[in-house]
Amino acid sequence: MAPPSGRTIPDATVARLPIYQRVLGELQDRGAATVSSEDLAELSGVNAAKVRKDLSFLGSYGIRGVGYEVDYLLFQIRNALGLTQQWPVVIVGVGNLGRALADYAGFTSRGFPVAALVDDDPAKVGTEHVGIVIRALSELRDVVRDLDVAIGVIAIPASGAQRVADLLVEAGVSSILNFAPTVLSVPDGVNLRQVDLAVELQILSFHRRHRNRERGAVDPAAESNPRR
Amino acid sequence: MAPPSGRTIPDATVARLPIYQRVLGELQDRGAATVSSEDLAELSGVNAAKVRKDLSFLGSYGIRGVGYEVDYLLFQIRNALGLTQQWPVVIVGVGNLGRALADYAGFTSRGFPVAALVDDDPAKVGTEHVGIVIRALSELRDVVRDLDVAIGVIAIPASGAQRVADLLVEAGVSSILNFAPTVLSVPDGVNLRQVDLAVELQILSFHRRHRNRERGAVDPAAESNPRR
DNA sequence: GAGACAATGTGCACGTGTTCACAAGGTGAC
DNA sequence: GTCACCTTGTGAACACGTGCACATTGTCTC
Repeated sequence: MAPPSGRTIPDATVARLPIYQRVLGELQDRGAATVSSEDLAELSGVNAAKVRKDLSFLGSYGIRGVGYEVDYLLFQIRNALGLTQQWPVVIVGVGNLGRALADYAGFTSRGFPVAALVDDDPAKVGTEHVGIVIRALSELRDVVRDLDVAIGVIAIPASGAQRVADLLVEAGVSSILNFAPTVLSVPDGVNLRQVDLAVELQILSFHRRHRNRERGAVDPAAESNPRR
Repeated sequence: MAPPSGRTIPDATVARLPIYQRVLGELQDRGAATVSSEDLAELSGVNAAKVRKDLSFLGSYGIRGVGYEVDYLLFQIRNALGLTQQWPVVIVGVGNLGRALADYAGFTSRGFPVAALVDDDPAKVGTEHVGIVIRALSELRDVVRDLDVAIGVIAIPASGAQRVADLLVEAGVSSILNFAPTVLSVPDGVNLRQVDLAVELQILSFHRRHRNRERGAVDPAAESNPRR
């Protein structure tokens, strides 16, 4: 019987599936044959009921009284995430962040090989990084076509990000991961995700402040800015 | 009158405040005196009603019929986020990612100066990166105390992440930003945020697959894995 | 083959987040 | 001073996400 392939999987669940996948991979390496929702929850840092509900969106792949078969569940999650094939990635911007991303083993090991590096600095074009020749931004279209690139990663300063996004879309890339701290607009049908490293720190800062306040600490940032 | 300093600000709002802050900063640089919720929404990539509701949690800082004063609103957001002071950061792990983060201008410019770099590789300890001497992991406690470090950033492989997290907590750091792809456990009172770069790509992969499916494309990853 | 046991799958209630629509309130022209 | 106009702030309805509690259904022992 074909799997139900859960018609619609909630966004919140989709965001957790990669975590389960990673944990299941570790369990598989350790030789575990099955895992209960409780153990999987513990290892993933979530609630057991949530794990069961999440997995139920993929189909009924558990065995009551036993748990989930690690191999089978892993396959189903990979399938749901579309990770049964590799998705070559192009990284635009070979600065510090671009290089770090290119070197990051986690991309390749999870099915996202870095197929190409692109930069608009003539001094960098033609040089190699981790065995990949850096191409010019003007060659983007050819790079995407020839290497069958599916995903573009933007790792340049904010000022040039929209232009690069436009070029990526024009070149045929339909998924973009943007590290530049700016809001991008892309046409319908193009999938965009945003990672802003400083935002994370700012959220931490908020919680730190709030925690202190709860404990009755004196607020060092008192109102002192006149209005007008 | 003292600002109400919104008793409780929803998490979803907190996550958007840094975006508003960034956009308002750009408006300020451009010399804008006021901004309407509609314009701010457009620039931030969100809905205007959401902007107004978000800002209302901070207090009533808008002027009906006019909009929000850029300077004043910016101050209030910074205040709410606890960004009226600097929060020195220590980066643990001076590999590619650690270096990229250390070089990232966005950290310092938004109030999170990189005060220290730490690594456990003896070959790196004592060398400099962007003018900061790399210290040994064993010196972490001193580094945190002497430089008044508030936030620890973990930029090492998953295998050592929990140990480093423990060391950071022990050293007195109460906020941790973890880039290692693993679930960390920290005591109550310690704030932890997780950024997994590969997870973002996997979410993109899901949406790509789902989009194709909607359009009636044939699923290349058909059921072919026998159960057992 | 029957019964004890174990863990899934899910109905339900609750909390959080989003969006609409509009009253309230401020501005500026005349 | 009055009036037309503009934009905020928010009540209310709806959508989404979470977690409990338990019936269901499978396994394993004897």
